[in-house]
Amino acid sequence: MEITSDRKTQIRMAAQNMFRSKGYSATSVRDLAKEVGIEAASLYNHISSKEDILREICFHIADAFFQAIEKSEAEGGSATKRMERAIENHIEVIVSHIDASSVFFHEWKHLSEPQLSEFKQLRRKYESRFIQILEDGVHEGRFRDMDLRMTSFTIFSAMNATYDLYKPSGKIGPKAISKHIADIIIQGIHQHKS
Amino acid sequence: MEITSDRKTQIRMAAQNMFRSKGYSATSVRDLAKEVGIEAASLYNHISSKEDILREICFHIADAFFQAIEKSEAEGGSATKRMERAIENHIEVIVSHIDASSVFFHEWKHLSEPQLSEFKQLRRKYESRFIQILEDGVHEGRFRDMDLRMTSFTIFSAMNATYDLYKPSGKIGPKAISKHIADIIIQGIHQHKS
DNA sequence: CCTACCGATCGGTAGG
DNA sequence: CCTACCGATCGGTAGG
Repeated sequence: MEITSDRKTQIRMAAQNMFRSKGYSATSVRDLAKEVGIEAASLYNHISSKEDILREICFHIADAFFQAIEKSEAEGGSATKRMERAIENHIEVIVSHIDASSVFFHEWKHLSEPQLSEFKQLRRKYESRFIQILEDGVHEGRFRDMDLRMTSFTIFSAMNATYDLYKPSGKIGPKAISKHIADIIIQGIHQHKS
Repeated sequence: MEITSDRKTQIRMAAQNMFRSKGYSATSVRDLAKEVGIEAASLYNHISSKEDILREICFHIADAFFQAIEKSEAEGGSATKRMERAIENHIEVIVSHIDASSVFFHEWKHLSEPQLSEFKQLRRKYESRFIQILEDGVHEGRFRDMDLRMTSFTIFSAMNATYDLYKPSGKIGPKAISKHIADIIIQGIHQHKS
């Protein structure tokens, strides 16, 4: 019945939670060790450095986002349909890794090179997938012809705040959140029939 | 005292910039002093603590947001018109205090009590002003009848990412940003004529 | 996984 | 605004 007694996993879970609530810099390895129930020095049998944990968290979530967009596009369909799925799957990733995604969004800047550049590059690549769908939508005459970089930015902003809106114990489920946000965004970017 | 208040401003500007780029916890008072060009101990002739600076930054921006919403509502008009102005003025605050507003959004959690609670309360009050406009819009039959807390959340998310999109040296001006975001949001929440 | 410990740095104070 | 300095804590290592 143990969710996981694997120490490494346990450390990562604690780190995700503390990095989110206190921030990476304000979380000491001693805080972390205490939460796990061992001495600080013992952490180093499982990790090589504090930043190592941050790196794992950030790149693991990056992976999940890429899998999500692959899945969104795999089924094909109109740009509208693909954008709806992209939003839904993106939010699904956030909701199912609620602490880790918050760390992904706010603590990545504490990565050092070369991981920092690699991280930024992955993010740009991911954003370009959304911009591509927007372009398709404009060409199909479904979406308004706007500054697509700004539009994708607006979409990401709305989606990424989910980690702040969703409470695992709350009444609002992940599907309700993604549907609500997708609703506003899709209607917001759609071409009017006139 | 001229020198003192000059220095104080200089310290605050440096703090806004460094708290934004490195985060509050990762910025030491020695980093700050170096940037200002004095010794760390000398900072304490102008500030009473590191957190003191953070407190000033956060509450100063809170003030600016309240002035913005007052101004938005003062002219009256339809809910649509007032929401457009609220979005525009909110983004205007972010753009004209670009570093400080980023600190406001991400570093407030390092405030200690009772300032922490006071800060959260101010934020809730500010959000309720937006929700009120949304309610008016629904009653006027202009806005769709949705979960307004979630809708206001989506609006804030889209607006607050401006600090990441706007570069003082870039080609995109503040007006272009606020117009773009307001555009998508207003169309996104509007009631369809059917 | 522990005890014992490292040098570096932290926010801040005393006294001039 | 400085020099000199405080105790506390930092990330991490040695050795068992």
